[in-house]
Amino acid sequence: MNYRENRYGSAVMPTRDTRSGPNTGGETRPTLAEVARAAGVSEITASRALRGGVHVARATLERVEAAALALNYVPNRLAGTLAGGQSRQVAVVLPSLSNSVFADVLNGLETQLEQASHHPILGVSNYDPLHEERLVADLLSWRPAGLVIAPASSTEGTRRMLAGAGVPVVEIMDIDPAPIDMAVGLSQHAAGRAMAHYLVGRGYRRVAYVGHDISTDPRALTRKQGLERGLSEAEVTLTATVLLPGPSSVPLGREAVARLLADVPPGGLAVCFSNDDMAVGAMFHAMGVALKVPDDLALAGFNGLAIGQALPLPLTSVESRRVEIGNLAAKALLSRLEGETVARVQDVGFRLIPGATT
Amino acid sequence: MNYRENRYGSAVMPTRDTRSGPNTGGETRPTLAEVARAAGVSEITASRALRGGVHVARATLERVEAAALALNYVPNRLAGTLAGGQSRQVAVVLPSLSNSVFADVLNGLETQLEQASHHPILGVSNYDPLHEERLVADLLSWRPAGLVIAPASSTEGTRRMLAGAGVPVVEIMDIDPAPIDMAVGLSQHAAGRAMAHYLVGRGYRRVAYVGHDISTDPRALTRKQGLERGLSEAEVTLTATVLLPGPSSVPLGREAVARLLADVPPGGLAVCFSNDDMAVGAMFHAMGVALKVPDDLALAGFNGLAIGQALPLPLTSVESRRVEIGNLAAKALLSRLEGETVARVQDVGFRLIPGATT
DNA sequence: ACAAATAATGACAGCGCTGTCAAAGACGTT
DNA sequence: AACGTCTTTGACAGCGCTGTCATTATTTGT
Repeated sequence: MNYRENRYGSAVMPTRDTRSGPNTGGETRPTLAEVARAAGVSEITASRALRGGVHVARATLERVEAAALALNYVPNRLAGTLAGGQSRQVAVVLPSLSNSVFADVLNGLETQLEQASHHPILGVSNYDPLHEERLVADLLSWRPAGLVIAPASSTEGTRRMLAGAGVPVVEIMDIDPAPIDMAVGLSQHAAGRAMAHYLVGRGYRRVAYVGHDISTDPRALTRKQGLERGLSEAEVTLTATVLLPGPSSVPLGREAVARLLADVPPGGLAVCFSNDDMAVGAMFHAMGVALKVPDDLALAGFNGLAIGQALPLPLTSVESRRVEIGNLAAKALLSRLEGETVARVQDVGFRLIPGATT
Repeated sequence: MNYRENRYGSAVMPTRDTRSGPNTGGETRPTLAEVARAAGVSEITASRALRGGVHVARATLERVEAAALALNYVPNRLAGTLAGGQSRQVAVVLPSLSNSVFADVLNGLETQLEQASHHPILGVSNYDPLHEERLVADLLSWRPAGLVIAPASSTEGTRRMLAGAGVPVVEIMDIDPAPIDMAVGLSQHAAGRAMAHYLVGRGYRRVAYVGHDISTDPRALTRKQGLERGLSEAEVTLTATVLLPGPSSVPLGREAVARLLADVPPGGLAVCFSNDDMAVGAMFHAMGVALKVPDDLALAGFNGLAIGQALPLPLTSVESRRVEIGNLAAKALLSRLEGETVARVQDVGFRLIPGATT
């Protein structure tokens, strides 16, 4: 069933058009000079007054503020930054937004940045290294105060740009590779390995891996390697691997596990997923075909998403502190801008969540 | 179980510190003037060459490009914009990022903007009107080429700023209120009403509403009003309403429905949720207490999220075209910047998904 | 071959703001 | 009363780039 405005009616005409809407007009915004004139002071005094009022007499300050208010003055930060101020914009490059993981990170970043009146300029690379490179170049041309990036297997060119950016750079999510400048995250390898140890400890000897297209997601790949490493330490090897193209999602997990089970018999099988949403999809599939979890099929996710924990059977997973990564990355950046000393690598750690699905 | 880097080891020392990292150095970036000098042309010719090369001889163009490459030149768009160019930054104000709905919208926005080499500067209001007002002022001070906002019951001040911004403004998600400039979205009221009609058509006469804190979310409120309106047209009134503080989420829905059922007996009861994730939580609760859906308890969500459709029983919901809203909003903005005529209100419509939960 | 058009280049000023340095006034001290 | 100190204000230049207009080289038409 499809509905449009005109079927279900409302107070608004759907398709009027506008060329000279209210916001196409050419009225020019007031400048600092006009505020200064209105307040009867010099431009620079007005500037100082509006920036916290250091070295400005109380009376003057009030006069300038009143003038600014009356004229509806909005400072032009382009000019301000160009003239010598700190930028107060932070470039943020993420590989994806369809995974709630990065929405969480962005959320954490934005929250902290905003407290310092900074704002993220966003770029999404879709896990494409060349795209990422172009993005970094583009964003850097705005001369941001710093840059935060969750790298998508970056090119040499990207790394060179970041190293020469002249501003603080925070690489987030994984702390295994040596950072260009700073890194905030967790050891993805260790997380994968921890899961392996846990599963082995629970007695599983048949373990399969199911993931979205891992070739472009370096962190998912590292986790898988950690998993295999951990398994190999108990002389277990992966029984099977299923990789499906496209970003991780509930339906994808559902489909992937169906394919897996076409080849591999359940019964004491544990399946590790690249992300919790995939695992939830698998759980739904199991419900659909009346497979008992965990007896017939054990499931383990990654990221500790809310949805996994809200399942009737809480999902075994590894909690990654995504919002905290965003928070810490922003704080690290801001601290460096204040000239403070900041740890080069910050490990937020992770937590293995022993759910009821294993 | 908690793991840190040092427990599970890796190649990186956790806490080295850095003050004069690679990116604190004071090396100054090359300017256009230096590129011009290196290429043996005037500044303005270099400028033209690097911007598409109109009115520049082929040979000159190549020389300038080579020089720029050699010097690792990154243009300074602050200066460029200040000197008269279009900004190529678009302010984006969203009420939340913890709801995947806005991550989707942002995704759509970013995709389209990027195709035109534009970038979003992001602000998140957390549904706080005063916060939103400050954000709009802050973002406008970057002189963006335009602004996209999913309003959080905006203040008069916010509306004034938007109306006087001097750039295109797109209000997204709801098209019921009269737009300041342009609007892209759907009629939230009609969506709620459509759901009411559907439920009535399915024979339900006892309908409850379960939502997150709706007082700050104007669109959820409008949907609820639409629902009530639609029900009233069949002389049905809401049996009960449960509102829980905090953003919508799976666990919250689970808890909310538990509370509802403490007061209201199931059996032919249909529950409408403010969002699909809430409804999924309710579904999980029902599984936990062995309530049969839809016989004992019918569930209807909103937004048509992937998770709802991946449930063993697909969730009845209303599909909102979030990514498309983002896409269209960006396109509308960009078209206006090209001087084209754009529909003042664009209705992306919605689709009622008749699932198996009703 | 010469005027007229076109293509290619450059000089200049200025976008709106802030850092630096200098000056002027207010105040207290000996 | 002369001096130093602190507070408050301003003049000036310049951040790096682009729009405008002017100038010079190159082509075309007849």
